[in-house]
This record gives sequence, structure tokens and C-alpha cells, in this order.
Amino acid sequence: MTKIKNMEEFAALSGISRPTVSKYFHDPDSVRPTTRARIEEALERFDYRPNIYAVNQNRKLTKNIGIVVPYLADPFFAEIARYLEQSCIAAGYRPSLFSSHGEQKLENDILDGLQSMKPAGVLLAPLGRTSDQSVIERFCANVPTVLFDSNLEGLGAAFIGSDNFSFVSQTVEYMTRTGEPPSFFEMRTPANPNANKRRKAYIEVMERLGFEPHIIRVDGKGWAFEEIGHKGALKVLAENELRTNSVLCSNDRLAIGFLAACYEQGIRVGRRDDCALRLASNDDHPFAKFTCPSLTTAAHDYDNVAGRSVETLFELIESGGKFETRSETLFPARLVLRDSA
Amino acid sequence: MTKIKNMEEFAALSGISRPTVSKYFHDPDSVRPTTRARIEEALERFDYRPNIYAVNQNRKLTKNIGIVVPYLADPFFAEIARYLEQSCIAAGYRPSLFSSHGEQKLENDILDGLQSMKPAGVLLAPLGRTSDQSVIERFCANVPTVLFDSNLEGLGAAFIGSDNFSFVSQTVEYMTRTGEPPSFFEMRTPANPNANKRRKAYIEVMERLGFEPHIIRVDGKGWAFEEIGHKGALKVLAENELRTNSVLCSNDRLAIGFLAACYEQGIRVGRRDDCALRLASNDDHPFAKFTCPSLTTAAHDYDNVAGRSVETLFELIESGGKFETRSETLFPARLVLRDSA
DNA sequence: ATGAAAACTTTACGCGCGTTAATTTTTGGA
DNA sequence: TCCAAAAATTAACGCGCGTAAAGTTTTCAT
Repeated sequence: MTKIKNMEEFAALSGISRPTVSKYFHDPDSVRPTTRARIEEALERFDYRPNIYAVNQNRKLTKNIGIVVPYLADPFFAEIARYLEQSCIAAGYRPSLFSSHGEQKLENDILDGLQSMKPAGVLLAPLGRTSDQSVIERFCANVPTVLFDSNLEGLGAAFIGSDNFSFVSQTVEYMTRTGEPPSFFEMRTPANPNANKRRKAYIEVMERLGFEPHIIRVDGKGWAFEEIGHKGALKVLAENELRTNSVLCSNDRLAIGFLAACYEQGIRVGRRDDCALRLASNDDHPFAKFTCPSLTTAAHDYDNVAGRSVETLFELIESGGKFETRSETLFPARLVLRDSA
Repeated sequence: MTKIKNMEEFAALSGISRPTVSKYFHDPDSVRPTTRARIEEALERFDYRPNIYAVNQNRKLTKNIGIVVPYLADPFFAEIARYLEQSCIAAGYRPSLFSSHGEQKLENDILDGLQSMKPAGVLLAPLGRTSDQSVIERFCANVPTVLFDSNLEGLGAAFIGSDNFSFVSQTVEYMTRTGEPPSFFEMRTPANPNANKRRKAYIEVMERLGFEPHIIRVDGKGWAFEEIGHKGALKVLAENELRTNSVLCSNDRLAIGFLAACYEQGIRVGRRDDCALRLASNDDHPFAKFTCPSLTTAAHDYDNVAGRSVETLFELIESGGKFETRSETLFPARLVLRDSA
């Protein structure tokens, strides 16, 4: 089979002029059906495709879309990224996936590199508290960006995420209705802004129900939540810090660590009579089904969050990169009852 | 601050000619220290960077490196990818991360798209059995590729992975030495070629030790290993298929499912006297530390596998994309004793 | 068949940078 | 101080494609 060097050559072989071929690659429907057929016929025979670098150089806007998540080793983000990737491909874009790996410098570097890719748009789940606001602000000023998962006030053209209040209110209400009111278990200085909203929601719901909020904060930095939850839980259990037999974890990965600690200490967790503790959590992490016991948790509406995020980005791109007003869309949680509470 | 449009403009502002500036960006050491200083000074003031598309168009070889893993939602691959990414960046390359998400079509599409990126090299962890060999072969013929994790006979310029025999021999020997010989628990048709090598190693080691191998194969397709392990274990436990109180799982994710099933059935797993079953596994998955009980497993030499992979790719790139002979490098496992066996 | 609109062809320039060749300037050792 | 080597400058072309302008052919309703 002949090796095609460039569009000129391919155009000659297909018997169509280069500008028309160029037009075809832009939008196959923009040429006459007969010429389209001839081009596609040649395409089958010769396996040519336009040089992406030459194409992108000459377009003001590329078909690239950046997807940035804070921590890809967390299967939650891996799943979301998967969905976003597929949606972008389906819409004819070329997604590029990046993980900040929990580090501000990396997040900055990624955004920096992303700018020189002239992307049509970016889906950004920022680190949160540890993000460099000024860097993100500058980035969003230059690149059409939709924030998801973690909201940074006023940054990006829109935000799509989960309604943290809905998460916590459902778990707290369920636990109090079927047992004792829970203590709230979290990291002392959570990186993710969702954590702060969950704490506030916990306090509000508890007070509304007439209970005294009881928050347990454990030490630890970074994104090794299981480890932090594990260590923290061992301490909590040793010092008997629980006021009731009921615990609500800020997120599932902390809960996984907590459950491991309980298991080691021989403390049975669950809602059955022979259990000493009930534990619920938030997120519905992909592994939550396989913890011991399986984890009762408030599930993100993955599909809607991811789906709406790409939809919003596409709208943003079609609107020329700017919205009149910044919108925030929150999807409620769905309570998933399993064995731990 | 002035917006710089192109290298011409930047060169003028820095008082250096464009070809010299171009040379600088290729290799800062290739210009005289004084001119380098002048360029870098201007660089501070004006924040210019070369247009990557124009650069890549005019270089035969880009500075791009593709990293392809079969399933990014598996934290094992996420961690490896993280390491590979960082190493590439440190060496001055631009890594792009892709996940095949367990699907052949996607793997093919990724390789397809990768080709038009003219990457300097690619680090590929193929799907394995479900890979389209011919597609990968064609790809490797065009792009300098180092395979890792899953070996495909003869494909790629080199392979770096783990020594599956070392994994299984250590776990089997440990279990027999401290208790009963294990049954081997695996998927009926594993996608990953490592699984087959592990089975063979199990048989060989068992026979050498004078025990009869006993393999339990469970149904299930795809990459939802926890689910498959869970269902399979429930069946195995219900039908009492175990011959001894000892099980070796082909990999940790299956083991996670197995442990969940045991927990549900009230079967205590561990090496203590009050336990009914001992369970060991392979991989040292990032979550293996937090299972209930924590998982005794043979750990990949993550650092060496990842480190050697990038090293090998860099050598390959410097050798012009071809090695005289294809090499296979296997790193032995390290037995990690935890509570499950 | 006719004529205007639609689609295509030809021609040519531009994008930003790599790269080469010929020329000029700078450097550093004798 | 001088001179050869090293480095920088100037000038110019090429990469593969987007795109615009002007001219030609095809299409389709009348």
C-alpha cells in the first residue's frame, strides 16, 4: 500500500482538490455526497489522516479537551474520568487526561501545559483547599473551563457537583431513625471543600433533629485517606471517644480505614444486634460494596455529574467560551443501604 | 505585560536572533552562557513559550511519550502510571496517559490516535489475551514501544514485568510451610497473561513440594475482579469446594472479593487459631493493607518495574527506536506478611 | 433548455518554527 | 596582538494544512 505523505498527495489520489478534502475533514457533511463518497473510498484504500500538528497550528481552537482530576489513584476519579473521556470522544473531541496527584505544583504545571495545547475546553476537578487560586483564576480567564466535584467560589464558567447537604442529611436521618445519632468522623484539615460542606451539613441536621453534634477530627495530610482513617480510628477506639454506637465518615476512603481498624480490634460493625458499632459514609466508592462489612453510604449521582459536566462544557464551547452568568449545579445523593449501618 | 506572538517577536525582544533562540529551546546548553542568560532573562520578563504544534510539526520526532494501561480504575495501574508520568516529565518528555478500560476497541483506538501523535516512544501495558495482536504488532513496527506488566510474545522492543513464578512460589511455600497447601483461586478465562503464568507456577511448585494441585476456576468476564471474586467465592464456600483451609488467589482484587464473601458468611480468615481459612494473594494492591483481615500477598517491585520501563524506553529512543534483540526483564516479588495468611 | 445557486478547482498566502548555508562577530589561547 | 575556532546573524526555504479569492463546473428548479 502506498504511503501518503500529505493532504496534497491524498487529494491527488482521490481525484479531489485539496481545499475540498480539507473541507471534508472539517465536516464531512459540508461536501456533496458524491465527492464525500469518493474521498471516503480513497480513505479506505490509502489510510491517510491529517497531520494533527499542522491542523492544530492553523486552527485558532483545537478539538482538544483537557480533563484534570486531583487524584487518579482514587477509583472514584478514575471512573468519572472514564465517563468524561468517552463522552468527549463520542462528541468528536480528543480528551487528554491528567492527574494532579494531590500536589499543588503538579496542578499548576498541568494547567500550564494545558494552556499551550490551546484546548477547546477543560474539565477541571481542582485539588480544592490546596489549589493555587490565582493560578486557576488566570487559567480560567484564558481557557473555557468547567469545574466539577470541588467548587472554587467564582472560578470557572460553571460548576457541577454533588449536593453535600443531601448526602449528609440522608445518612444522618437514616442513622438516627434506625438507631443512635452518629458522630462525624473526618480529617482535621481536609483538602477537599466538600468535606467542609459535609461537616456544616452534619451540624445543621443534628441540631435540627435535636441532637448535639459530635465531631471527631483526626490528624493527617495528603490523599492517603485509608491510612489516615485507619490510624485515626485506632486512636478513637483506644481512647473511647465515641458518644454513641454510631459513626458517619466524611468519605468512604476514611471509612475503609475505619473498618480495617474495627476489624483489627475485634469490633463488629453493622446494624445487627451482635454488632457494637454502625458506620456509614459518603461517596459510594467503587470498593464500598466489598468492604467488610459492605458499606452503607450516600452515592454520588456519577452519571449525572459527569454527564452534565460535559454537556455544560460543550455548551460553553459553542457559546464561544463565555457564559453570561456562572451556574452551579448540584445533584442529590442516593442512599445505598448495605451492611455497615 | 506584552503578549508575545511568536519566536520572531520574542527573539527581537531578547536581542537574540531567532535561529539561536530556537537552538536554545532545543538545548539550553548549546548556546553561549552569556546569550543563554539574555534569553532566560527575557523569558522571565515576557513569559513566552514555543507553539508546541509548530514545533512538533517540524520535528521528525516529538518529545511526546504515550503511556497506555489496560484499566486505570485499578489503583495498581494508577500508581504505576503516576510513576511513569513523573519519570517522563523529569526527563524532559511530555507524557500522555491513556486507559483501554478493558476494551479491545479502545486499545486499538488509542494506539491509532497515538500514531498520529508521532511519539518519541510508548510505554504499553496491553490488555493481554483480549488485545488485538495484529494491531499491536503493526503499532510496534511504527513506534518505539516498551511493553510492561503483560507480556505479548515477541511484541515491542522489550518487556519489563514481574516474575510470576517468584510470586507464586513464595506464597505457596510460605503457606505450606506454616500450614496446609493452598488451593489456587482464579478466573476461568483470565484476560491477563500473568494469570496463566501464575497458574502454571502454582502447579509446578505444588508438585515439587509433593502436593496435588487444586485449581478453582470461577466464571466471569471483564475487569470487575472484586465482583467476580465475590460471586465465585460464595459459590465455592457454599459447595464446599476447598480441600484444605488454605487459598491462594491469582490476584489481590479477586482476593478482596473473596474476603468480602467470607465476611458475609461469617468465616474468619487469618492465620490465628480461631480462623477457619487462610487466604493469600498476589500483587500487593494499594488497598491490600486495608482489607479485613489485611491481605498477605506477594508484592510487585513497583519501583523497579516502572523505573526500568522508562529507562529502557529512553535507551530505545536514544538507539533510534530499535534494539538488536528483544529483552525481557522480570523482577521478583517480595512476600508481604499480613493477617490473612 | 436555462439561469442562478451551489459546489468545486486553481492559485496563493499565512501559520510558527526547524533548519541550512553563507556571512559576520566573538572568543580564547599562543 | 593575532588568528583560527566557535558562536551568532542574516536570509531563505520547507513542513502540512487552513483559508481566502477568483474562476469553472455541476446541480436543480423553472
